[in-house]
Amino acid sequence: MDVVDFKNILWNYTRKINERTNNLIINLCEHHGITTLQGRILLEIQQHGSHTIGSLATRLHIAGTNISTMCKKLEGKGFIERVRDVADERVVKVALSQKGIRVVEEINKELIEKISNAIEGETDQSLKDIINGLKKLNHLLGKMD
Amino acid sequence: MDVVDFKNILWNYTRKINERTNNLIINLCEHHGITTLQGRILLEIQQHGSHTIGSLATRLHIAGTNISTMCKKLEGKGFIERVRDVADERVVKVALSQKGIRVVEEINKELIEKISNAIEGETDQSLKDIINGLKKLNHLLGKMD
DNA sequence: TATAATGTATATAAATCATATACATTATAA
DNA sequence: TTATAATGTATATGATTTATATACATTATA
Repeated sequence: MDVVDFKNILWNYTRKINERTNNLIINLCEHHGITTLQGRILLEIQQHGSHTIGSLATRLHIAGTNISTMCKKLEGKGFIERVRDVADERVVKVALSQKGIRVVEEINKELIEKISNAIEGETDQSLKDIINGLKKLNHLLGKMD
Repeated sequence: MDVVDFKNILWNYTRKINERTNNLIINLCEHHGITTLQGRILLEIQQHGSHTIGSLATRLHIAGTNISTMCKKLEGKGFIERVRDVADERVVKVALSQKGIRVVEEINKELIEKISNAIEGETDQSLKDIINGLKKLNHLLGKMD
């Protein structure tokens, strides 16, 4: 396959997919009065169980200084709870509050419902094709750094 | 396939791919002293041949008012030329300057080179799998709006 | 114990994006 | 033809995200 063709096809699809996933996330989040960054942080805390400011920063590829500010804000909004680690008082542990747990659950539920509706009628092979393609693309991109 | 599993795998891969493509673009652009938005505008003008402020805004899903400001800036930097349409004086046509053409060509060349190196050793089928997966995913996302 | 490293906080600035408003030009309706 | 609406762009302003510099307390190391 011609490299230029491959590049163009790749460029166009990733652009469109980017737009659509971003819109999806924006809608889900603003539906609950939070921004996408705030949503990403809440989802990451839920997935990982608990986090520190630093581990969140590493995971999300965002400067710890900004995560610190955002978590203060999320605490102010009542979505998370911040607690100093007793073993190492430099560390701040963050966890979802009841309100935070509820929001993440609802966002997840809505996302699953949307995906459920979308894959209605799709074959199992089709879904595997998608995952397989993404896996290979991710691997390819890993070689470009 | 289980919907929740599919959602999680999808979420993780698209997140990683997003990060990696973004980093790729950021590097290519800042290597030429422009931001990603500026790069997107220049690449879009080149691909489309020519554009107006409005058509650029529609294509990039960015408010025309912001494209207007960015194009003024890109004109100031010498990357594009802005000309009032004689047939309809409300319209501003934008085109790449010689400097703009050069930058886009270099960015494209670097991108193609990176992709060339990355797909070295990959089978043709593997590339087709990637495109096929992206195509199906894009179609799926289209059903979620 | 002095110094370095670590983790977080605060302040500030740039980039992107959204919104409100204004204005000239063009299209439409009466 | 004239009044009104629609269109395309410009300007200003604010919010969000991201980057950077600095500071400070705590912990680790020489």
